[in-house]
Amino acid sequence: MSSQLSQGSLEIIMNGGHYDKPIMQVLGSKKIQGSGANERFRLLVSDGKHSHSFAMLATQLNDKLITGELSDYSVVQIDRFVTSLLKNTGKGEKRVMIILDITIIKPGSEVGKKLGNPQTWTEETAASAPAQTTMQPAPKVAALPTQSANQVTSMDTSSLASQMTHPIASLSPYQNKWVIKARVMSKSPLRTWSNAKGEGKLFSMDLCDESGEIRATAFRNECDKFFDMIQVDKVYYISRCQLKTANKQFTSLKNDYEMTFNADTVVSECQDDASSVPTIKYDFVPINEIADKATDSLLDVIGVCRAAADVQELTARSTGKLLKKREVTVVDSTGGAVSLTLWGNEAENFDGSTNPVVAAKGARLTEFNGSKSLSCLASTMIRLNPDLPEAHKLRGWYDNGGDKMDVVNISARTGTYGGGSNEWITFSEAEAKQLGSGDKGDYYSMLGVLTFTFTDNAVYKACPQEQCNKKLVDQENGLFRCEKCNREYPNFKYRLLLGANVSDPTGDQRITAFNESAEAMIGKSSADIGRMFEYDKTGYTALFEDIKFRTFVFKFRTKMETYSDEARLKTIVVSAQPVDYKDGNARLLKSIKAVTGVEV
DNA sequence: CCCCCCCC
Repeated sequence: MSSQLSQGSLEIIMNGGHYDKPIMQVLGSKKIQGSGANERFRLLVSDGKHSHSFAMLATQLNDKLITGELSDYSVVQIDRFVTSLLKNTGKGEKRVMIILDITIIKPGSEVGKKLGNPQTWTEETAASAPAQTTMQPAPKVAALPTQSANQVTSMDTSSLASQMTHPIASLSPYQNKWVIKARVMSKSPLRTWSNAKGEGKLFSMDLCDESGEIRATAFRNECDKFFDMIQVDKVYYISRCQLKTANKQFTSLKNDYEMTFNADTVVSECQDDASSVPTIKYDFVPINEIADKATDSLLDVIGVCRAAADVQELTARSTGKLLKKREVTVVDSTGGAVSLTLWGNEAENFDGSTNPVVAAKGARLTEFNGSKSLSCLASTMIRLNPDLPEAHKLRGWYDNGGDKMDVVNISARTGTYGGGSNEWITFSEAEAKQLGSGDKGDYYSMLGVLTFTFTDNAVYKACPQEQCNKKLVDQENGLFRCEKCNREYPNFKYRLLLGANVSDPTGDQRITAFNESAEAMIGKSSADIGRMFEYDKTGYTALFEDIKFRTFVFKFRTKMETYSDEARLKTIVVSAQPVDYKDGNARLLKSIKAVTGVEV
């Protein structure tokens, strides 16, 4: 019975030797860390002669355990593995085996029992064998079979390359003597920061090898030292970094840790054959499953670009920065479609005319008024027509009728949730939907009447800087001071900030209209209104009397805010347009029909 | 030590 197992292979492997594709039995598994996509499992395996529990499953194989495919008593062939000697474990050195590829020869349900009578393999068992160290000189390594790509086989003069490397999956903060051989999947631009704690610069890179992936960040001095050297797609030997727990909010990489370069960090480019180090690792989510994922999570997705909108320019509300975006709709053979938003240069340079396959790693799932879409972050990797099996499959599918498939677009904005669509709702409906209670604020459109305007401070002298609209302090000496820019100006620009009440048949709402929307409502430029405020008070007052009781199609952004312990809705006019009564009547007829069921 | 990543 136990003869089908590779008896004695465990002993060889645990002593640092190699055994080609050993056949073992799984006797148990245990989760040792993490959760969700980042959990890691330890296996108890037996070769019929010995058993040991220092085998770890590379995270990309987790599914086999979770789905039950890799059940206890399964007989498996370990197609690919690496071993790593852990130090500082409290009990001296300990070798772990990381399983990279596995074939299930016989499922546990068919085997149903432990094969043979394996004895627990201990470090004492190992003591009888020649001692192995973590840092093996090249000749010794070269003497081993080269099944594992993580072993350097050539006689390299570089001191780093002459050592045995460690799989990324084995790195942890509890162990600092390691060298990894990793490919750079992506590299961020150099960025500076400045906050209460200080300022500095940094860049980060995402690294991978056969066993896993990890993010590394370099700060300040290390930026100067390594930024130019690190190039995407190249393979490097890296050692001596600090390891710390990764914040999952900012990375989709499957690793519980991330690395920080420090003064001791050594990086050298791998000059020999690195073709076995993978280029990039994806965990693609089928498009029809994206909507089930948590908002704000980072996902990998691949699809064919079915449509690409034009580049849109907009100004970021929070920073005043000018932004460029392009929405690309991607589809896959699941019949799902999702919008992927590209930013900046990526948005400008994108060409969707040839319907390229788009692969994104680490795109953020965002929700806007009930529909979900993906948005690229600075750390998102986008590749067009990548040389991946999934991409070739999609190409074939799309070019052979897939383009004509009916799709469900999870980013479609019509219908579902009154607010975000073009649908008009009432104040009482907005209240019933509790619009404004979320973190991000909600948008809705409605037909409303302007019933009152607060005219006293509707116009103010604002900072003349392009993106700064801060109210200036009159220094009474011909100069105006901007507290935000921290400087004085001889000039200013007029801007509007109009408080008003809007009513509809169901209620009323205090609203605020900033410059552009207030100009649209009044029908005059802020410069003209400012001049009237200074030199023609009667005309100024008349402007606001004129617009009182006028009806507009308003688009509002509303959000609950707290002022001195009191929560109230802050509702801002995104746009105010005159009513197109033909459209208004069509909407009215439609809602009459919806309410009464009568064709009108 | 960053962690901002935008808009409808």
